[in-house]
Amino acid sequence: MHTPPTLRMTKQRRIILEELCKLKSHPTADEMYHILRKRMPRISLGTVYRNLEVLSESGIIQKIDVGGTQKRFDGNAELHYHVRCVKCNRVDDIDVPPDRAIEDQARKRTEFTILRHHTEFLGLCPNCREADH
Amino acid sequence: MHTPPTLRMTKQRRIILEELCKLKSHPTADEMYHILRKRMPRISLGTVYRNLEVLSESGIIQKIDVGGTQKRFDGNAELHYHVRCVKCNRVDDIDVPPDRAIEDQARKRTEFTILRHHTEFLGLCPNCREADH
DNA sequence: GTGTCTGCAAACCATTTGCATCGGT
DNA sequence: ACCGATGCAAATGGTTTGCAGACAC
Repeated sequence: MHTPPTLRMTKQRRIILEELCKLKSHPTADEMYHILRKRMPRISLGTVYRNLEVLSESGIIQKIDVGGTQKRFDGNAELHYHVRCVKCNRVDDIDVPPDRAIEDQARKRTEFTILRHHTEFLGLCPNCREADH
Repeated sequence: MHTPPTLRMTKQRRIILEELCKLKSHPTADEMYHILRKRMPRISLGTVYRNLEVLSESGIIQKIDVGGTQKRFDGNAELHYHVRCVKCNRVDDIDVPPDRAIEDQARKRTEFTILRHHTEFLGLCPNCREADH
């Protein structure tokens, strides 16, 4: 049997959470790292990765595990959808009401045990639409 | 002004397309590479990546650019949804009718120019549900 | 013949990990 | 004091790229 390890509220963990929740954007781990270094110059990138992982596993934040090469993080753990710019990879929230019922539809059509779903819209952000071709 | 380069139907490109369309699964580039080497022992991983990229850009196949560390490819370029196992990353098609109308909803709620969307269900595949914990 | 494509190997880059030390509880 | 967390640096692993020769058109 396994008791999950107790989470300690270290200074790093607290500040990572604080700074992420302050943002409306959906930063990558590296973007978080640069923001955090302003307050904690000695924080390491490894610590940022480890904490974003742990915090998202405990459901306190959300790992946006959709398209793009870098994962992004969201201080809002509620189910909601995102738009991503296919050019610059900017990710915004989009106020389309999430369809919980679609998970029941899915359960009828697969042998998998469905846990959750996410939807990502793809498009061009205003900036990239301007700076066009 | 730019003329896009003419696509040449090389032996490698043809066979990559052939083998991918044969499959019902959604292989990673590396899985494709191993399959292809049975027919073309000298094909390189770089060629596989380059062709899967080019073919998906021309809309002949689909790059499944959702969660997970490795990208996957789908010989079926039509819009359809997928389920992914959170444990083993197996990806199956799921027969939930795609909701085209949701893109219009999205257009009303964002400044982005919406091009497309995708939805991924997450869950446990039958194998991983058995072999539990 | 021209310009794209290939195989190969090295480069890249996001993320993970080993380890000695630090610090929360 | 115990054991999880940190900083640092090295390792990993998927993907991309530079280049010289090969091949489709």
